[in-house]
Amino acid sequence: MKKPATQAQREAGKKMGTVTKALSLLTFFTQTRPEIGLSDLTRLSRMNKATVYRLLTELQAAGFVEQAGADRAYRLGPEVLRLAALREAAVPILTVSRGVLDRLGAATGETTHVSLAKDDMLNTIAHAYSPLHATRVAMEDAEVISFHGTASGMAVLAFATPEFTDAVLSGPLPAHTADTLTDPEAIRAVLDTVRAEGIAESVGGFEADVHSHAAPIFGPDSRPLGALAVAAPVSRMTPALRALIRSELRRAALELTRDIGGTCPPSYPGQAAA
Amino acid sequence: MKKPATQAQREAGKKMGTVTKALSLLTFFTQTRPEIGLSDLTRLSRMNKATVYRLLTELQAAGFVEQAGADRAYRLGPEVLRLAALREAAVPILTVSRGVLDRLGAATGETTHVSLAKDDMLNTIAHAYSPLHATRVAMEDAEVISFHGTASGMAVLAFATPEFTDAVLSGPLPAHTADTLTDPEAIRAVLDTVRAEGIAESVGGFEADVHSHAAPIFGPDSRPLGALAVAAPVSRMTPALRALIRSELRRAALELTRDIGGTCPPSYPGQAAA
DNA sequence: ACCAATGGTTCAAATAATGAACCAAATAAC
DNA sequence: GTTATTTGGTTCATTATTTGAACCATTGGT
Repeated sequence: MKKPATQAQREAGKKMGTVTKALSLLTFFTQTRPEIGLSDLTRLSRMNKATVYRLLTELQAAGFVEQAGADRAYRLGPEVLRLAALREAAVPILTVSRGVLDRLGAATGETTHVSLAKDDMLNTIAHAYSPLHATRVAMEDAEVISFHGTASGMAVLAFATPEFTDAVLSGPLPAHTADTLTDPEAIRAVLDTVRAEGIAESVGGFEADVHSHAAPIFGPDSRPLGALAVAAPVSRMTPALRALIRSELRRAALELTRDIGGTCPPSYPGQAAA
Repeated sequence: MKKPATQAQREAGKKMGTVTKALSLLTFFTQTRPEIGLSDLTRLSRMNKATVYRLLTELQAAGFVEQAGADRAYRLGPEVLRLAALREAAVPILTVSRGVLDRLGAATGETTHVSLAKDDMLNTIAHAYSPLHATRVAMEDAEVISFHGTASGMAVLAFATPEFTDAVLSGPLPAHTADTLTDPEAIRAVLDTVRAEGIAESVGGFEADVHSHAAPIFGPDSRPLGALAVAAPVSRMTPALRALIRSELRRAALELTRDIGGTCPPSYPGQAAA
């Protein structure tokens, strides 16, 4: 009787309320697709056009989306800025992150970034470049990256609940590059190492020529919220730089966790000593 | 038939869609009330507790709110940061504003801020201090200010549609200080001046001892989105500083409007000459 | 002039939202 | 230390909202 409706619904296999449907529309906006027309959004969401239109109208009235002048395509609205500012006032992740990123970037001379876990992906919310080198790993905020193919993702997975890790590893694991790990068992083996060291490392797993280190950051409930990472060109990596990055990254991640009011779990390396 | 929304509508007893109801819950979070319990939100929203609970659950699933660890109070969630980063990628108001604010602050030596119009209020989304003086006007992001009592608000009202101006002026006009203008006709007279000069000025109208200047910033449709403002202590204001502020502010506001892809309306002073 | 898009609208049918009453647990009051 | 109140959370029959096929009016391409 009931058709498989929206994408999220089919993925989750559950029913979704009207509010969830409306909010799920917002997830179709990405960096590469910042504006979406009614028909496109209808196709993307697999919902009825009238439904999408009504939901968009409500989202628009609330300022979550607005219509770009030229065509009548929709894009995210100014209200999200207001809420983000408010969220920052309550939990200053962005503000704190920027300071930590700048210092970590200065100490290592490489590109740094913070990403937060959301569903089955990570979102980069802030980044910083070091002026030290002319060549650097380029980043964008709001970039979406996978769990299995990145150091940040592995750092989170290593300290996530087993159920979550299982869910991620049982899903599709696309290879971003020739060096991406795609075998669940191989990934689990790496996660054991990450758990032991507290830092994840990835050489060319997401982007070729990028050597990444990442450490998890934890929330008040000791669960990993996301990760702090340093991305360096493979060509520049040396044992000395690697040691520097690992030491600075470990320190910076602990600082970030602390400053946002989080606590590391007992299993995190170095906690017992504290 | 258009469908305006939010608090005003609920108070008026009209119908609002489920999505609007859910999103309206988010409006109860403020700087001074960053966390709200279920019962409190039920009272604030005047909705049924079960309804509020279900809406919150959906908002939580989408990451728009989360529950603080201690009590089970709700606060804004990390998803708003992601959306804000995306919005910034599409319309870089914050990024551009910060640059403009810094330069304007450096040029004038005073506190600068950008506020966006939302319903019947303005929201400060970014601010910058100048290190020049030890005494300065303090600001917070996400601060909410009124239209009628502030230079920023007057700057927007002066170039808003007559209907919008009428709506604001027919609403309650509380006096923030002894110097707040509360008479609609007096306000309209001031708006005429603002329209002629392109800059609004307020001495102690919102906070005593603060002398504010503000210029509107316009969107792609030539409608005012908000305002760029300079706030100086009354005690420091001199004719020379006033002239400096007005000239720098005018330049900075035009720059901001341009950089976010907006266009000034023909009625804006100085447009004909261009 | 046509065709195929687009954004937007309508209305009966089907579904999802609602709200009073109800828990259990935590505070507050006595 | 017992009682009364308030909290977050849950249930389920009633109700009102959402839904979706079909329908416009424009726009742009050929």
